[in-house]
Amino acid sequence: MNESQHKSLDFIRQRVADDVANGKNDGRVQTRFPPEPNGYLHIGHAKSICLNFGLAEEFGGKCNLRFDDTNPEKEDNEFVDAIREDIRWLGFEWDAEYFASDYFEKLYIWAIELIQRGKAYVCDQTIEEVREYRGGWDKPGKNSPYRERTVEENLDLFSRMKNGEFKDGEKTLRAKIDMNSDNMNLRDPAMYRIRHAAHHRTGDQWCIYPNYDWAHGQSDSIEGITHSVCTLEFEQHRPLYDWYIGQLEVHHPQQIEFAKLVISNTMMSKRKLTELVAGGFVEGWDDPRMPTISGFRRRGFTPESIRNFAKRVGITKHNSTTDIAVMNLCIREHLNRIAPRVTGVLDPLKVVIENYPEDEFEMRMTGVNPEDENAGTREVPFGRELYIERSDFMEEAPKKFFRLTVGGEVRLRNAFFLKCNEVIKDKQGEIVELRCTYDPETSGGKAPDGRKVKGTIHWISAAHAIDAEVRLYDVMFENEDPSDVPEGKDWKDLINPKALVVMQNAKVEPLLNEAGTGDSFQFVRNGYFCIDSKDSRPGKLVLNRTVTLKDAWSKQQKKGGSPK
RNA sequence: UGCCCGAUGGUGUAAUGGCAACACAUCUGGUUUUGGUCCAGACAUUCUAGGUUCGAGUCCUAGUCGGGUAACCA
Repeated sequence: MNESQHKSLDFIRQRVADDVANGKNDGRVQTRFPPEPNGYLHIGHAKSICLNFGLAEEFGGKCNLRFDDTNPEKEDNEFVDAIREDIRWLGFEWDAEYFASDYFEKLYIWAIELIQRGKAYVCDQTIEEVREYRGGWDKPGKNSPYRERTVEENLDLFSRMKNGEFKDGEKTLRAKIDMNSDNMNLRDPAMYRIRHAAHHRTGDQWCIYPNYDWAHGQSDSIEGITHSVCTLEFEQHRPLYDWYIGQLEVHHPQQIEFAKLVISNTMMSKRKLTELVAGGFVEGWDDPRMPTISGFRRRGFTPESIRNFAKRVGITKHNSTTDIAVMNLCIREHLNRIAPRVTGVLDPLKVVIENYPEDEFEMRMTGVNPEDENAGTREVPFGRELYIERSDFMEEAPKKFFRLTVGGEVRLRNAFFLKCNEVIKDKQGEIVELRCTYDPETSGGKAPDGRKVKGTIHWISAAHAIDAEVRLYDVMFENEDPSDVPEGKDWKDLINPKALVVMQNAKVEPLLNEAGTGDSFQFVRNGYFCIDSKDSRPGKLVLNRTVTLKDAWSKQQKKGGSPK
């Protein structure tokens, strides 16, 4: 009221700020993150997590974790554990942990209350009949023939539903609202259905389970949630949310909807992700190609980068698609600051320096991270036989190729100028070795005679390098919108076959043997890589490429026609 | 076909009735022992038409376009 400084809040934060300022809920802010434990969390959930936990943090409030476990057939404890782990990894801790199933008893009692007040009834219609009676957008609905059962009959029937006297699908409990409502959700929605199925927490205790609408708002209310944030598709559920809570006359949280996250070249549908896992199209939920939090973690993304990403995409009410490049930007930005530089040669080509003595080595000094003065320096061995990147040599090079060519000279990073004299090929014509000479006068990286080289390439001593398997990851779908499937094709046909490329013969520095699971490095000029948390072990290293470096050269190559 | 929601550059967001701002992407140039990083520059009259107002991206009306929505899923 007295302050005129506006901090550019998104519409939800603005609303919460207003509520706090107006003393609504006594200025209290309580949010919740409510996943259904039927799969692993993905990057879209991360957006919601950052919002809900962020709101609590920023307004001095609290955020609960609540598992929305009202559908026993799909849910499992494996998912409960994975969800907890992912939220903590992202850097958030919930105030209290609940399950919708904690409230089954309370919900049951409330349902009886609604029956007693004539606001709910037991219905015997089949799914097909319900659909038919509901009508359509243009057609009014018709009342169910069971709508006017007496309170006594409803009470008796509902209690027998609970006691297991009926089979699945035989009866439902429905709210008695308005079969002519413009909002389909208000045409006598189901509150309970019969499912003789074991629930991951309540076992066989119940055979009737509350539907989402009947469970969610009441759970929010019980927990004293002030702001119940969800995605846009629940917008037309809000009147029902409000109706139930209004009938019960209990604490009334405010539901607010925002647009869910869509990222280009990325499949975000939980159902389809489940299909990828079940069908063996990926290794599992944490396959580094997956947009799951565990997939990103295994791929080498940091919690900071994901939180930063969530901040960048913002919170609005209109559907938009965020370019996958923004994700890459966020992780590069973070790793550039913290990742130690090492040499990794993905596709090695042997170089023999003919004027360097055999069996002799010298140590070369190299910086650990130019972006971090405190990172220090270390030494790497240099000798007669090296490996360089195969793509750093070309026999017939285009004019802007600043790397090694026959007769050409480049700088070996942190070492000497190198000139290629001869190319050795095998019978198939494949280049197997380069015979080169180095200039010992160029130790500082510059030539005393002032001659210049355009390029600097990375290298590793053949005698010291160790082998590693390196997995190169790319977008999982080549189409920007993988849900836009061409006629006659299945969405799984759109999976990018190059989303995973395995380099079996990479050469890396021995110090990687001492690295811990998940540790991140920059392979100079190649990108950011991490030690794979599942398959890597000392002596049998497996590294994942988290993201490439920005690469102006390959971009230019693609643009100006292919070199080869 | 009804109802609900939305619309600002190639993309994502900001501007709270008062000079359309930031970032990504793209393109130029500079620095550089990573074709990385960093630095500098280029890139829009806010879907359309009316209205209110001294003044509208913002408020009102109508239209256009886009999305959501008719599970005993969440």
